[in-house]
Amino acid sequence: MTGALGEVIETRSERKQRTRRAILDAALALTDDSSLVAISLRQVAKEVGIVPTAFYRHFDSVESLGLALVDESFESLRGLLRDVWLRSPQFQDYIDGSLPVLADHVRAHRAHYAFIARERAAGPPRVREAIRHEIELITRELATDVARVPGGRAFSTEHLNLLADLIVSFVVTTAERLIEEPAAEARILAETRTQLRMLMVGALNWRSRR
Amino acid sequence: MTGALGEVIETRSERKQRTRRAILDAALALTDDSSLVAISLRQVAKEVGIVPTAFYRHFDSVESLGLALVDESFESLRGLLRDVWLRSPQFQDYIDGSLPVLADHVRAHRAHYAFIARERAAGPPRVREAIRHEIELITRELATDVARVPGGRAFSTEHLNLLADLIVSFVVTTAERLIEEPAAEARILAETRTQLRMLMVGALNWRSRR
DNA sequence: AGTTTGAGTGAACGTATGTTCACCCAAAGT
DNA sequence: ACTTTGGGTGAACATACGTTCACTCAAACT
Repeated sequence: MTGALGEVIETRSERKQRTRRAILDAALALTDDSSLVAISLRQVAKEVGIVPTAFYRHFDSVESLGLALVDESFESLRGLLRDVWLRSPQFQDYIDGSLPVLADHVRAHRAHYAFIARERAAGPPRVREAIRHEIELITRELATDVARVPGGRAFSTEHLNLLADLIVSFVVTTAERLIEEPAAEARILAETRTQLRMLMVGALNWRSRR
Repeated sequence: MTGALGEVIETRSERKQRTRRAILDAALALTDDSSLVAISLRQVAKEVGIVPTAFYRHFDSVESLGLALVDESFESLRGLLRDVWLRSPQFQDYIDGSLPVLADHVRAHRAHYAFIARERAAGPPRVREAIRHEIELITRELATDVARVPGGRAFSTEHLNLLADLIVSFVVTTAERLIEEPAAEARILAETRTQLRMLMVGALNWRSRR
């Protein structure tokens, strides 16, 4: 909508939403080569172009800003899971189909993945815990997905969870690598594909061992 | 050595060494629930009990302090590798023998492992790079170790490196978990043992697939 | 005995931090 | 038309920051 002189008219909540978005983006930009625990409220405010006090209208601390970023980052990540599962009807193609999807997601949501990688290990305690919890949920989702796959029923529930955890933690590692060395994407993907196959060969031969 | 009144006599370099040690320990203590990028030179100095300026007699920045901590942390880690290999003459027992050794090391050098886990993801850029490099070296060592194991020759050099990388990154993940949840050590070790076996079953069945 | 060296001191600097408060003023509600 | 609401302002605070500089004084060297 525009006013009589052509200027953009915003409702109150639209403007608030826009500033909030700007704060989140500024925080993502500032943590890109640092960490939440190392940036200041004032840096964020300066980056956004607001006065420090205005920050409090949106978040009551840098930590709660961090929790909001965890939320939206894992929204991205759930999108990844959805896309992966959608593209891999066959277990055989699961790996080959999934890795490019992972790479696309990491490229498209670079800031979010980098944020999670950093804060997972070094963020404020409550942020770390939130991330740990979200990853746990995703691992559970993956376990039920794998159970539906042909041959997946050979696993006990316990072992299903362990397999899912193995995959998730390795994928987390891969995402971290893609972020650290974006230029080496092709090599990283090729190596990871081989490694996941090693892992899968283990999984598929698991039943005979029990 | 003691003086006439019983007080401890220290040479100049002994005293310097002691203060340096105190600085390193103070930094480890302060980063335990934070990160190098979030602590200040003054905090470290206060923790040690020296005036901020005295810090510069030992390190010229918090970053170079970090590099020194990377060095001594990986000295601990190499000790782990040595102990693991020493205790596992049989490939079969490799996992069962190694995990308790890992747990012992993580417990004994908790601060070092926690430091690496944090700074690997969120430390100052040069510290991150130093850690990445050290992990790469250790992966190479592991690859040559695995090659000497019966059956290890079935792998191409390339695949050996990938397998070693797979193991190392998973062990890094495990160490991080042991640090985050020391109370759950028994459970974590049991789960990891099963997971490493899954991984190993894959590795041992790998040749037949090529 | 006399001199040099070097870890630790203490004051001072300009700057940045989180948080408080009273204030402004346009959109939203009446 | 008038009042309320609420995002954003700007000054002020006490505290913390990295770094400088001239200094002390005991160990080490000559």
